[in-house]
Amino acid sequence: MYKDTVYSAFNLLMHYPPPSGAGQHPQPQPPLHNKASQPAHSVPQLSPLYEHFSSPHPTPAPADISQKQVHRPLQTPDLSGFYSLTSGSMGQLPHTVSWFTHPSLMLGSGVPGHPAAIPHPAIVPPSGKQELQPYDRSLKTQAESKAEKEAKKPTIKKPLNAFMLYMKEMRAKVIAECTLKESAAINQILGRRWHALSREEQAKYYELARKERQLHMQLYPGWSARDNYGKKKRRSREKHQESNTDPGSPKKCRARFGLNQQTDWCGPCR
DNA sequence: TGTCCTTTGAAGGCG
DNA sequence: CGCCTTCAAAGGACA
Repeated sequence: MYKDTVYSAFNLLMHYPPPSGAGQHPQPQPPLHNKASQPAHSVPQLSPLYEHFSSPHPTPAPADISQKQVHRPLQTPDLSGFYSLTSGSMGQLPHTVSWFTHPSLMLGSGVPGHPAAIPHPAIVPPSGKQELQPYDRSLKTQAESKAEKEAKKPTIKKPLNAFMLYMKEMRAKVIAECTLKESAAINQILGRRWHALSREEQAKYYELARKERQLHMQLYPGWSARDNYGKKKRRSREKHQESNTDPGSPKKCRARFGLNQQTDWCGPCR
């Protein structure tokens, strides 16, 4: 609710123009599951880091260039160019999915030049809840909030992968169609639908996810997925492993049958 | 109140 | 290199 409002505000504030032709003419998508063949995107006026990403000559996968960067302040000086550029890819997707609909893509310190700094939704308190907003905090004393800040170190969430982006977009549709609310059941449906998508359709989400990872790396150069390990309390190892042997999961079943994890649908689990 | 379920993909660690 | 584990989202179910 609040997030949607903020994202809409961002859309209005950023009023990013699509890069020339990007919205109207989706770029040809690379063959899926082949990072090396992903197209190098021409991204002028970006930070050196992103220029490295987009260099047409070396084409490392994002993971290859995730060398630990020197920590920089969270507030990236000026990413407006980046946003206006990368948002161009959004022309390939319904605008319900945009950089601004995903928390980890929000600016850390608010819109540059905007008086009301909006916190980066990728940064959440350890509770995982993001709902406590500035006007709520104003009810507390400064000393209290200061102590709270120090006690609770914020968590930077992982960037969403392609399937997560797809889920985020399609969840509401599935809920409406199937009148389901339970996420586990919805996710099963979404998993099947994901596999039913064409390569071209999936490629849009892979490309979005790739850009999201790049932006995440630029916003949080020193961040590692490992940072969030152990922050969720999980079931005992034994039980977890037991569930991993469950042949009912398409992913696990594909692994068992030696099928391509991303392209081959596991027949027995259909 | 906190964890589990359920999905796919990314990333890190280990042998 | 391949395998395993964890975590991203989501919200109902359950302890």
